[in-house]
Amino acid sequence: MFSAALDAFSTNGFNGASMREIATRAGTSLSNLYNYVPAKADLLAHVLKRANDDLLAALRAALETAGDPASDRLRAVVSAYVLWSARQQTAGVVAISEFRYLEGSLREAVVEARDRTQQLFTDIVESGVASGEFHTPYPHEAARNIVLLCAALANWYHADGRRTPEQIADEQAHLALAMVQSPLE
Amino acid sequence: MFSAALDAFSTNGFNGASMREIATRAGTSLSNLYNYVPAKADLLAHVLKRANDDLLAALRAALETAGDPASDRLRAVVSAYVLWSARQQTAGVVAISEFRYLEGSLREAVVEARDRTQQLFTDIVESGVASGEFHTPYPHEAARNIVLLCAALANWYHADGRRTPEQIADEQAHLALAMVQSPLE
Amino acid sequence: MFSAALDAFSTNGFNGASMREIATRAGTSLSNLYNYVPAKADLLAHVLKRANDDLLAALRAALETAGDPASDRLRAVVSAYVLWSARQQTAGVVAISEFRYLEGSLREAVVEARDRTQQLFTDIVESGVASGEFHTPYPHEAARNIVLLCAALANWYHADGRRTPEQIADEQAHLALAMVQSPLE
Amino acid sequence: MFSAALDAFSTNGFNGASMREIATRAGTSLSNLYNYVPAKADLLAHVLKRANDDLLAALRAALETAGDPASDRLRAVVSAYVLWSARQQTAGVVAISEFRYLEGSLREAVVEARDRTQQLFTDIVESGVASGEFHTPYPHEAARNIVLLCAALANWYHADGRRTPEQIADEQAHLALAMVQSPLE
DNA sequence: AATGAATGAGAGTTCATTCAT
DNA sequence: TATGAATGAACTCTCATTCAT
Repeated sequence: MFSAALDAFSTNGFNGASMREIATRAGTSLSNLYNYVPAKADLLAHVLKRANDDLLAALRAALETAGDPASDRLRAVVSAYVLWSARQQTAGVVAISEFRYLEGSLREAVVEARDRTQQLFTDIVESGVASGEFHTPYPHEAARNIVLLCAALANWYHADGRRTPEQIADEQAHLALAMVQSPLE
Repeated sequence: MFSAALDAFSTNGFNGASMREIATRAGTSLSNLYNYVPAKADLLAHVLKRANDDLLAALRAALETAGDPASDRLRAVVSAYVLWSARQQTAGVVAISEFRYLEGSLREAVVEARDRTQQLFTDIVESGVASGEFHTPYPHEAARNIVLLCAALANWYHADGRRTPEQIADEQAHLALAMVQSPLE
Repeated sequence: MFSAALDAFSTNGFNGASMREIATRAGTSLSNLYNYVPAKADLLAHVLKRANDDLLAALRAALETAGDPASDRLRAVVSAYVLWSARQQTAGVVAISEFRYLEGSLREAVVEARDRTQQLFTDIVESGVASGEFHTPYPHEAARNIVLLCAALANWYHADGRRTPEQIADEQAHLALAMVQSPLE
Repeated sequence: MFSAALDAFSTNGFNGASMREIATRAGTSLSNLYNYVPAKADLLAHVLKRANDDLLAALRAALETAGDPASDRLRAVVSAYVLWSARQQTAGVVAISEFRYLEGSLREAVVEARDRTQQLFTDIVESGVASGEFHTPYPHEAARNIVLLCAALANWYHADGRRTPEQIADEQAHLALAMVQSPLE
């Protein structure tokens, strides 16, 4: 049911998707949808919250197995984010494009999850600068750029492209390290 | 009338904006809108086409006064794009988010304009690599990333922020040069 | 609901009748109408299909109790058609005037029903000619004329006229027999 | 301009044809239409009046060259009407189907013209009965039937059919004479 | 947990008509 | 005579949501 909503939102956008369409995709009746969710906006909120939590979990898991150096950690989270964007592409697309239609308290919960994700990258970049690994004069901006690029991948990635998600992850990790001015062999 | 549509689309999205709202913003009646535009989709197409053309013109103008080195040219187009995104923020937002709702032949015209913009960046990065100025092993991917970051600025820039558009332009130019692995003093 | 549509179509024509009007006549709301019928065109199709099927059933029933001679059978179907046109006048009017607004596959179903009705008359007239009862040199044309006249009755009949439907049926049967050149006492 | 209206009405019906469409067909602008005609209804009235007058003139002309016997006169007017229906088919179609949308004083003028046409046929049939040429017991009904059949021709005639209008005229004249029970060789 | 019927608001679009020029 | 801009009402149809069962 939530995945039906996710698909519908990713295809037609929040305003372009109808509750009827979502119900049909979910294989149930329109009215039954309202036994699970009080309103359309809650569907979006749930979907976005879940996507962000899932992403955050993936990033944290990647960090746990990463080495100490900031470059290792940055490589790990970038890779993890890229792979997540490729595998959860519809969720990624919706997270990017439909967040703006969230309102009220539902919005705040999602904002918080996003902020935590952003903070995770910022921390890594700043610690790298502090330790002398990275030499960028703009750690905060670089971190934001890196997150934006990882997220944007959901918009342009095609599963049938000629590069695997793993290759793309390597490329993006390299480009991220370049952006923070980490020495590259 | 087109600026009314632009505002409406940027505020509520293509599907969230109504022709009635656009007409009101434009200071005319709903039915009179249809004396100028055959359908809502054409409003979007016109607005997107104009934004892309305007951006492309700004980029080309910046290139004309730039020096020969690829780093100078990259700095010039990144700066120009960032400034455009800050100044034409609503157009930038709509260009990013609502492009997906374009269909048919209207879509193709906009796709072409976007491709030309992208090509402009790709050409610079590749020439920089060829001349030995840039050392990135991923010129194509770096160019895409740079364009994405310039465009994304429209989504997060706040006019009342503590940094001026010019400062942001300098930062982003620096980060772009770092990403293509250009020597930075 | 279908009878509401029938009334509306007969009064104002297909294009002149509005879905709102039909909903009001049916005692429900405009939007609820669309829970039963996907589009206005389907209302017309349903109404026409039903009218034609009903008519065809009446004609066949009349044939079953008719004697063997072609003149008896022709008299029977003309009578039955005339009575049907008088009693189902609104259906008759709509069947004549609004058929032209049917499109696509819905149209074909109705065309088929009409063809069957026509064929029924043609068969009788041709068999009468073959058996020597009728002497018209134009059986096919005569049969079409007869059907047209029976149908047209819905357009001019007035319930408060001075002749009963049964009298009119007798007259029209007589005139039909005259047209096919059957001996009249 | 009136012929543009005629075409539009015959194709889409009175309610289905728009003033814009009529203007376009006439090769002028929508607003200029209103320099010639005060309202859409007047377009219909004019077109119908003209068609009926034209038909009536054709029938009277046919009568002038016809012989004295009622059968000759009936043959003449039926032929003339059939030929008119075939040649002025669109006018004939509109005269049949769209008359119902006429209202008010415009309607009366057209009703009068139609009545005169009907009367012309009734007079002939009744005189034939009086003179002993026709033996129908239902002269009035026969006359109405004949007029209906002549008019209906506009609905089913196809110019590319295998019979010429003249042949059809002969057939219909024969069938009309049969209906009024005139001796046929 | 599930359904079909119902609703009022609103969507995009077209209508016949008018007005200023 | 001719135009393009303008208008308010109406169009078909869809919306998110509710209710009775």
